[in-house]
Amino acid sequence: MPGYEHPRERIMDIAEHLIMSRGFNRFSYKDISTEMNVKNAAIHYHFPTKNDLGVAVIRRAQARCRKWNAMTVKQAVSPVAMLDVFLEMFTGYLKSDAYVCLGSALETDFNTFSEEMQTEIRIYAAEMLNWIRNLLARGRQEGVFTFSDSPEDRAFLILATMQGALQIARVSDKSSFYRLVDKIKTELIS
Amino acid sequence: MPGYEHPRERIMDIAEHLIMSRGFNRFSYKDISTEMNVKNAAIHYHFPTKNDLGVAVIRRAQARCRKWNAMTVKQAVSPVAMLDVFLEMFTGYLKSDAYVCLGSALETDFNTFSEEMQTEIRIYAAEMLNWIRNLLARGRQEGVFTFSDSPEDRAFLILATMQGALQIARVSDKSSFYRLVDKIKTELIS
DNA sequence: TGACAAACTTACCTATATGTAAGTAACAAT
DNA sequence: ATTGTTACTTACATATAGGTAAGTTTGTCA
Repeated sequence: MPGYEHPRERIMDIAEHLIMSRGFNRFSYKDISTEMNVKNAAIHYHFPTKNDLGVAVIRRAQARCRKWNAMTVKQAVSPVAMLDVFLEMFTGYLKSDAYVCLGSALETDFNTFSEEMQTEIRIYAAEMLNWIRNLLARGRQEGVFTFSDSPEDRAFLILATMQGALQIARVSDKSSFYRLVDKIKTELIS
Repeated sequence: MPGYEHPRERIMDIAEHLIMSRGFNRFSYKDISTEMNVKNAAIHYHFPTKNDLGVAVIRRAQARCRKWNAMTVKQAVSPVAMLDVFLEMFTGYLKSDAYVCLGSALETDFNTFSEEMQTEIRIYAAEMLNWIRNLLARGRQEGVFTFSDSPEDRAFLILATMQGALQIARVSDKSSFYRLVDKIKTELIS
C-alpha cells in the first residue's frame, strides 16, 4: 500500500487550501500531485474529475458546518465561544496565507461551475447562514447578545461583512480587519 | 476602418463584465472576439497580453472612482445622493446578471496575478475606500449622516458588507440583500 | 495617386489542463 | 497460492488558452 495514510482526505485538504488561495479555476491536479510527491493520474484515481473533487470538498465543508450547528443547538458550547470559533476561522485564514474564505472563493466563480457544484455551494451558504443564525438566536435568548433585527438578517449581515472584509484585507490594510472583528463582537455583546 | 466605433473601450466593457460574471481566470480572448464578431487575434491587436487588458480595465475603474471622489469633494452632489450612487452600483450588479463587484472578483484571484496587476488592484481598493471615506466624512460634517466610528473604519465596514452581501446574494436569498441595503442607509441617516 | 495608419484576418505555435487506458507494486484475506 | 483491493505509474489523447507573424482591407490625408 504505497503512499499516504488517508490520501483522499489529504487531497481534499490541499484542494481546499488551493481554492481559498487561487480560486477553483486556477489550480490543477498537478499542483496537488506535486505537493504529494505522486503523479498526476494518482489524483484522478481518487477523484476522477475535478468536478468530483470540488463536490467532495464542498460537501465536507457542509458537514463541518452541520457539526458546529449541532454543537450550538445542543448548547455544548456557549454562544460567545461559538462566535469566537466563527470569527477566528476568518482571522486564521487571513493570518495563515491571505486566504479568502471557501464560500467567497466559490461564489466568485459560481457561474463557471456545473449545476451539481452550484447546488452544493448553495447548500453550503445556507448551512453557514443557518449555523450563525442559530448561534445568534441562542445568544440573545440567553441574554448574552443584543441586536435589533432578526437572527436571519443579522446572520446575513455578519457573514457578508466577514467575507468582504477578508477579501479587502487581502489587498489592503489588515489592521482595519482586526478592528472590524472587534467591533462585531463588542456590538453584539454590549 | 472595419469593425466597431471604439474597439478598445468595447473590449474593456466586455472584459469587465466577464470578470464580474466568471472571474479573470475563466474568460478568454475568444469569449470577447465572439461577442464582437471578430477573430481572436483582433483582441491581441488592442491588448497584446491578457495582463495588459486586465491592467487597462482596472485603471479605468480607478479613474471612475477618482471622478466620483472629485464630485464628492467638490460637493457637486449631496452625500445622500452619492451614497445612493454607491449602493445602486451594487444593486445594479445583482439585478443585471448576478455579477459580483469588480473588486471582489479580482481580490479572490489576487494570488494568481502578476505584480503589476496586484499593484493596480491595491490602488483600486484604496481609491474605493477613499471615495466612501470622503463621502461619509462630508455627510457627517453636513449633519446628514450619523456614525460613531471613524470615516475610515466605517468605509471599510460598508464596502466589506456590500461586497460580501453581493456574493452571498448570488447563491441565496436576494431579499436579504435588499433589506441589508436599506439598513445601511437608514442607520447612516437616522 | 500613393503613402500611412487603424483594424483587422489567416495561419500558426506552444504550454497546460483535464482526462483515459493499461499496467504494476504491496499487502490482506481465504 | 491465488485472488482481490488499494494506490499508484507510464503513456497517451484532446481541448483550449494565450500568443505571434505576416499579410489584408478600409478609409484618410498630403
